Amino acid sequence: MDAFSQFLKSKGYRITKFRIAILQLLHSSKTPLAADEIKSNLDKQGVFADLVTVYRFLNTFVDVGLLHKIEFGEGRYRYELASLPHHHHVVCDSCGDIEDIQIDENELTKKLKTKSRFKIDHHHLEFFGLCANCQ
Amino acid sequence: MDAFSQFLKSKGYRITKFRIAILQLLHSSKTPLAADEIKSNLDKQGVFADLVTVYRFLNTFVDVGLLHKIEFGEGRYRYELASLPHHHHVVCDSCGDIEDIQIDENELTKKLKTKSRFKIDHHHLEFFGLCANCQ
DNA sequence: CTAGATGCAAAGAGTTTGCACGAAG
DNA sequence: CTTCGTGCAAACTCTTTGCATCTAG
Repeated sequence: MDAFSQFLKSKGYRITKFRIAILQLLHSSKTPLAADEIKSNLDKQGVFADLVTVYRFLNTFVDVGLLHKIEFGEGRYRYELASLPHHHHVVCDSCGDIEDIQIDENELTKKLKTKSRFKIDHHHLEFFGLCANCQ
Repeated sequence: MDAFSQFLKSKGYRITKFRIAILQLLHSSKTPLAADEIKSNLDKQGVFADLVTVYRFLNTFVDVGLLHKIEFGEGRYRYELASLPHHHHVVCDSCGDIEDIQIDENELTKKLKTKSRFKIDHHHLEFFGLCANCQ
């Protein structure tokens, strides 16, 4: 049994072809994917899941912490595996290309504690600009 | 003539009661506002603008750089005056309260240049956690 | 078998567009 | 009076919900 099946089983979720396919897709994608992108990608593989099924999958697994739901000001959400090491994204304003980026944020969060009475739990940080090709 | 009227005039935009009212509202609000919040706030003042008019205002003035369009993962956008000093937001996960926060990001952006071949133009950074009351 | 997963249709929320009327300059 | 702004209706996109059917365990 592969890792995704094991994961589903260990969490008490049923193993279905759609779930395996979506998990594999997210695992192999180098960028976060939107719901409709997931659906059309599965379609190409001959795996025809309803868009609603994709959304239900995404919501369920965001809730249990397997996925991260992110947004880049596009008016829709994108999803990626939460198991990826903590990172942020750089989005090209021209072609939409997305790259991962890792940053040491210790200093940032340290400063925060002194500046706000909020108890900070998490943050959203995305960068926008032009990729190497579009410059 | 007040500052908002002067601004509109200087940019070649017509001065209308809705535009003045929305600009004043955004100016006096300590948090970014969503379109429907702007509408209902104007309603309370007895200024009855169509929601479409609010959206058209917002899009127009985001495009010319007077407003910033921001999002907190709510599935809708919020708007604030771009003339505010550069800052970020801390959002309470419990009550939704929003506070401004200012951070020195020089180090962050310096590091970025060495890490990515993107030419970074701007970024989105928001913090989430619990406010003093909700902790 | 039986609870959980899926498909289909429909509904919701937020936002945009078309077009005719109204008002600012 | 002419152009830009606005209202109303309708459309559009993304996402969620209800309910009947299907299937993994």
